[in-house]
Amino acid sequence: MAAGEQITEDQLAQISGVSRTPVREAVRRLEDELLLVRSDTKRLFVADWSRDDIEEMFVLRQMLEGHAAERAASRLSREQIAALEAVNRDLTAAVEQASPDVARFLEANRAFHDVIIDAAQSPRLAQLLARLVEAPVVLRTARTYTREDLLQSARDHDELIAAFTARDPDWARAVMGSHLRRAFHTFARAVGPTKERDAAA
Amino acid sequence: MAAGEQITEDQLAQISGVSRTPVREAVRRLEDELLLVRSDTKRLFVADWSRDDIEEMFVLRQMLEGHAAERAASRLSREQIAALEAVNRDLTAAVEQASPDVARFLEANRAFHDVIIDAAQSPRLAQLLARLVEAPVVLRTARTYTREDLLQSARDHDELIAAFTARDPDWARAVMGSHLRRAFHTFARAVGPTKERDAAA
DNA sequence: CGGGAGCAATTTGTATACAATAACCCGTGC
DNA sequence: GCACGGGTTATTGTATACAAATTGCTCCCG
Repeated sequence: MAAGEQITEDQLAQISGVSRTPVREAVRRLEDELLLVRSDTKRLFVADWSRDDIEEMFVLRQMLEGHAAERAASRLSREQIAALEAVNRDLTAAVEQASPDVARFLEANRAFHDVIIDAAQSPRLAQLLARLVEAPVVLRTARTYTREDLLQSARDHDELIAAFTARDPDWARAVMGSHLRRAFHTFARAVGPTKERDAAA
Repeated sequence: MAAGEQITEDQLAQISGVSRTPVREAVRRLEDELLLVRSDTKRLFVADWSRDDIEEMFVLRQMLEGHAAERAASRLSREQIAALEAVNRDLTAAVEQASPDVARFLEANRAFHDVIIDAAQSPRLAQLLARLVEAPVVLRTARTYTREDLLQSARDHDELIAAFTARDPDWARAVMGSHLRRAFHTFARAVGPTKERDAAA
């Protein structure tokens, strides 16, 4: 639905075919994720994310996920590193095809990052990142990826695995940082110059 | 209530004198803050924070609030800096008395940090920090402060103001970092050695 | 023609009742 | 004596009804 549009709990309830009670809980989550915002007096609107909003999200994610990579470097088990390798093989296969399978890429990508966050062994960090990495935003970002962007992601993951294998926290953090920062610039390039607000629906 | 104890929504509703509907929303927030946790199958328990849990909270807070201070350094208005000075004068007064007024210290301290977070102009950052800085934990931490600890906090704030006045982001971040890291060690000293779990009620 | 008071309609907040699911107790068979 | 079901109780999840609050419209008055 359109950014900035007002929406009522009742409408969402009818759309989803459930009563307002569970809708209210879902709305609370979407408010936490800043996908819905409440007007001055409790009325509900769909959020309008500017380019700057998305950059800020990437900056925070870089900070937190970099920290996760740093912690994971000294905590990942051999099995977890093997899992990362397996997942990234799948991700690479999804991308190396003539026409990349973006859905499969996204699923593998999420799995990859989940292993790292899990290995960081910090429930609070995991929780903050869950709030930050919103599916709709990631999805829109991924749509703007070219095949070369996707391949570069796969290579970043390979280097992350190398950093983990070497048990080098600084290396891991640095790779994660450039990985995410590049993702932001890929997105920014697609969205266009800084001044314009993002009007995607 | 005791850590680890089971609690039901019904009990909380009776205690607060409202129905389960608003209680459920409040419980959701407390779950977000990890003050309540759900068992494997949705049953509700009051969380049991270990010393490591609290350290992790401080580490994350240091990272995020350091970032906030860095951004604030180049964004704070003259009025906001003046507000920080006023708030810290009040904080200092509350602490310099023979018997420090801890409640007043806490309120001034919160106001001080709120100005900085507000000046950072990042709604997402503000939201993450709100989830992180839990009143009960801060309260328990503050109880362990000696008069000298409180005075050191006031001096930290003074140095932060100096960093802001100089418009030096790196300085601001560094001061904020040591400010929060010291707070953690003050807490850790009071709680005791690392190995023990925190059993406060 | 403009401004404001008051009423109607919309929207969110809360209470209550009921449905679904999980834990617990107890007896039975081996 | 112990594992396994069956049924009862406890607890969470959802629907519905109603209360409170906010908006916006309308109509009256200057």
